[in-house]
Amino acid sequence: MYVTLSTDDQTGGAAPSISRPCVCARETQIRAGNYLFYEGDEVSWLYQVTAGVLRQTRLLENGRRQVIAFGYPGDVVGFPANGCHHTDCDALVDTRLQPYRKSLLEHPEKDVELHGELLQAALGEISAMQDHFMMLGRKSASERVASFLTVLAGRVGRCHDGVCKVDLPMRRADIADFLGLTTETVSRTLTQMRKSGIIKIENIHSIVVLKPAALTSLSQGGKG
Amino acid sequence: MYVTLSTDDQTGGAAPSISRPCVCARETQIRAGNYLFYEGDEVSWLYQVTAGVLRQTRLLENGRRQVIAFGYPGDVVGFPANGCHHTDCDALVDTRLQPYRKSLLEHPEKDVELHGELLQAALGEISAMQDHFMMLGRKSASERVASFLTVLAGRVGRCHDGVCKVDLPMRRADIADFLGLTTETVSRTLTQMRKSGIIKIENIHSIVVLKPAALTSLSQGGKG
DNA sequence: CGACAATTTGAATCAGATCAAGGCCCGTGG
DNA sequence: CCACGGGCCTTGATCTGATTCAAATTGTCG
Repeated sequence: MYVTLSTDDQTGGAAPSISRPCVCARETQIRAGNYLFYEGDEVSWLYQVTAGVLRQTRLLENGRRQVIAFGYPGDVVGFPANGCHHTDCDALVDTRLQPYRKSLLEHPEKDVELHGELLQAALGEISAMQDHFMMLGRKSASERVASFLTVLAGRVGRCHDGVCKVDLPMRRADIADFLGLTTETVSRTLTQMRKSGIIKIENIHSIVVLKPAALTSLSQGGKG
Repeated sequence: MYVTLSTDDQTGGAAPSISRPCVCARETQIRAGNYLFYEGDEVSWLYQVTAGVLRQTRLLENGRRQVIAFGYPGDVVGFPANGCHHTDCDALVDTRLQPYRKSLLEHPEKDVELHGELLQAALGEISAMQDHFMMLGRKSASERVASFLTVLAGRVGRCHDGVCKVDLPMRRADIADFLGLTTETVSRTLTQMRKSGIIKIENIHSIVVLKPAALTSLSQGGKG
């Protein structure tokens, strides 16, 4: 999951699910805190998340970290480059995964339809990442946090009566490393949104969006 | 071209060229300043740059702009998402392009080999963009500019006697919008590098890297 | 309950943005 | 050939949003 807020994308943000499970492998599971793969590992499988949340990270020598993406249901992780994984990937909560052999990507003739769906997932990833550049390069802290919550609410929010409950299984530091901020700034920004009545912080890992429109406005540079 | 400085990537940075020209279309040309496609256009072709430089940009409502990538020889531009282009793309200088039909991507059976090469280009793009995230999210201004020059020197620098001449066909504002900075900051950073003897600014569109090692060190957080 | 980790809050600092000139380059036209 | 004009680019001064450093607080789990 990247923070993409294309104004023309009114699909609600749900990632399309690949229609047909791979014939080769049964759905698998990974426990919270365990790693699915590490940077440098040879790629043998791609995975589509069916339930739970993954975290993909990349480390710089000096300890600086970037959370590249979170993997929510519908997302595909593990696209290879030079045959290798380029991020670490672990599970934030217990997560279920549908594996697809890498060879499906490389040998289209084996299953043209599934190959096409994986390819579409890769192309969608490119587009989403382009949007995310805009955020990292050009948005303020409150715009970033608001964008993040908006996208999350659209993807996995439980909405009724005009409010929208969103779980945040990741730590504040993960959000910060995803948005290019510090934990303190993320925390302050959330506090400010709470004080202005846009969100309610039920507990550290669960917030409620009270004013979705105000949040969207904030995410696009409005005063809130 | 993204700013990717994987420590383990010692290929020198040259993007691999797709081996075989498409049977369907002859190499084409676009003049400096002209647009190859616009955001929202339906994708009919992908293009591999064979000479020249492209610029891919994305605009936010309020005028903020992000340069998504520059297209240097070897790079492939135009990957579709939902059938559409998601950036504007124009030429910074006269540029030659090898077009590939979009259908090559979608119908692997038409030419398995070319399809595979386009797919590899897409996967490489994902990996390169992940590296670029690190830069936009976690690097300082001087690290960004140094990284940019280092990558450019590796890709298209004319090196001899330990120095490396690099053309900068884009304006300072393009570099700024690519790196998530302002033109003033880019300019100041270059001036500082000049004063510390790391680069020479021959003219606005041409710099010489006098101390490549120092530049690399700067790009990774060294004091320079 | 107690201890440690994560989060929040506060104060001070700083990197980069913003605002404002000034200089350079280059094409145009007298 | 040179004066003029308009983009860029550079430089300077100031401002500010976010980071940094430092507690205080809350939450978690044995």
